[in-house]
Amino acid sequence: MKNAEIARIFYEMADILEAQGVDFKPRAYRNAAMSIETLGKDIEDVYKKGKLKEIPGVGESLAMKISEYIETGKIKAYEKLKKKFPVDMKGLTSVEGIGAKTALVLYKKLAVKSLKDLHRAAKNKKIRKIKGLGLKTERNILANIDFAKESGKRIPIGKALPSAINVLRKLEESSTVEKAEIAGSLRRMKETIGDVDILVLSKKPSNTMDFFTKMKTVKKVLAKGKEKSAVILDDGLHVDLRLIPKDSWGSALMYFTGSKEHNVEMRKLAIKKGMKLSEYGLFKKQKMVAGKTEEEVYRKLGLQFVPPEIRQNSGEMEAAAKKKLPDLVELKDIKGDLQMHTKWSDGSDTVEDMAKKADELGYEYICITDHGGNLKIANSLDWKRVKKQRKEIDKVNRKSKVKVLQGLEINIRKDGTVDVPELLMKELDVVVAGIHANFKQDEKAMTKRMLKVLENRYVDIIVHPTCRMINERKPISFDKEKVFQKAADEGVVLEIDAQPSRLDLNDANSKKALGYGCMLSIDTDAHSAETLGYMHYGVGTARRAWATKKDILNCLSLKKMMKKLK
DNA sequence: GCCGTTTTCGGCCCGACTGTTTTCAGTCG
Repeated sequence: MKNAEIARIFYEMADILEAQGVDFKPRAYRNAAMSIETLGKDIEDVYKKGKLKEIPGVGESLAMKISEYIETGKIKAYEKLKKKFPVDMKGLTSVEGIGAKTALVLYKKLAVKSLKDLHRAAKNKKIRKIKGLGLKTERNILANIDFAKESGKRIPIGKALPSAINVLRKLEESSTVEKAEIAGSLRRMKETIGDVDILVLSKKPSNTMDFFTKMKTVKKVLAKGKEKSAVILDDGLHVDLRLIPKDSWGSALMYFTGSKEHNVEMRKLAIKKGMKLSEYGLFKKQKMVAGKTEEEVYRKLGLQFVPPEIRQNSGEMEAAAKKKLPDLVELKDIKGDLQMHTKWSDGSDTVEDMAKKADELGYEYICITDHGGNLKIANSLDWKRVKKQRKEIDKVNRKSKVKVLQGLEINIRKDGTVDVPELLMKELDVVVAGIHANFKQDEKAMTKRMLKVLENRYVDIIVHPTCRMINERKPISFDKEKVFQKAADEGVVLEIDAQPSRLDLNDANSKKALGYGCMLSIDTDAHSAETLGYMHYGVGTARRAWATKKDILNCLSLKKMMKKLK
């Protein structure tokens, strides 16, 4: 797919145009780049159908440029810009404090083209001599260049959320705090987080700031002010605390929750309706008309309340205006968990432990899916041990309120066959299959492999379908269209693995799968009773994908769920 | 360069902060 390449070129053209002081075009290029990035369709197909101009933000001129790229592999206007300013814009502007304009000044005056050049220029004390820049800028550059290399690493939500909640609880216990809430991408349940934003309403601002910066878990105080403080915790998490005036609580929460793109659309809508929206409130001719709560702001703009998870400017504004937002799945809708491991294979607790915890969570059923087959993963069960385990499960079922089902997590071989005989699969309540080796097959082979396993009449659920590990392993590549369509046709359920290191399918792929009519299940893949509690991460991902409870297999009662399975 | 419940022209999100100025441009979120 050429989507990413074309988007990158447009982003870069935007930077160069902006550096030259061109008005408005940069925004147009960026808008188009973002649409293309998140298109969900192969841009070459769109081109072939002659529908480039239907992409939001793409008009006459950009459609020509896209066509040119697809036909010839390059864009003349881009080559021309690049020749004039052969600068690594993306690299240079990744340094905090350097934008397109500064990058261009540095190129013109000091021939800085790359981060390396920039580092050298700063070390040689050249920056301070440039008009418009100065000593502080030079020092900033030196300080931020190293930081730029180290940062950019976003923290997985599984680490950020518990830590942030811990801070939130402490704040709530403090006598000076009336209200505290997590905002930012964490509230939107994004899979990785840059830093955490916490908003507070305080009776005694200076005491609250003292309390915050002196918490035991604070490693370093980055800034301490009247309205905003920033710290780094022992675990490396960067947390910002902001004091919010009572009357602006809702508009501030909305502003700091983002996403940025959602906020921009909200402000545009406000203007269209003769108002103005900022973090301080919604105003009509200087007069505040809303701001205390988010609900109020959305209502005054004629919108349904938009849940944080889908504030991504990917259709939620239009749906909210038509009052047609989906009723997103909630944690309380979950009636069971269909993937987990016990001591029988590589888990750390017993069947009974899992059932007990599931009862605490209010579930109706769980399915034990220890590893099966002959692959050498983690103490896989053979037929004999499956039968022994069944006896133990029966025993637990005699006294457990939660119905315990027996399944196996089996392996999808290189050719799409599975490594467990049909007669054994037939005896199980649920069969879940996943890829555990040969991740690097090319797209064609991998697609074939997936299509083949989807035809297997005993396979109910494909677990962690893309096998990605956040920040660690890239997803396997297969043709999403073909595979999702096939899964829908065959009635095979695709999983959102709720392990915060996986979240697989991710939000975008889940949304795509739903578009093809697939059913999803949200399972924890727990290897201990405790981690059955990871369900909310999966639910967050499903919500980001606009999933309702009708889309989720394990929101069904036991009876209906079993009927849905192959 | 795009776009339209301000529709083929004239707009295009908002406010804070920083470092450089001497009233503001650039950058960021």
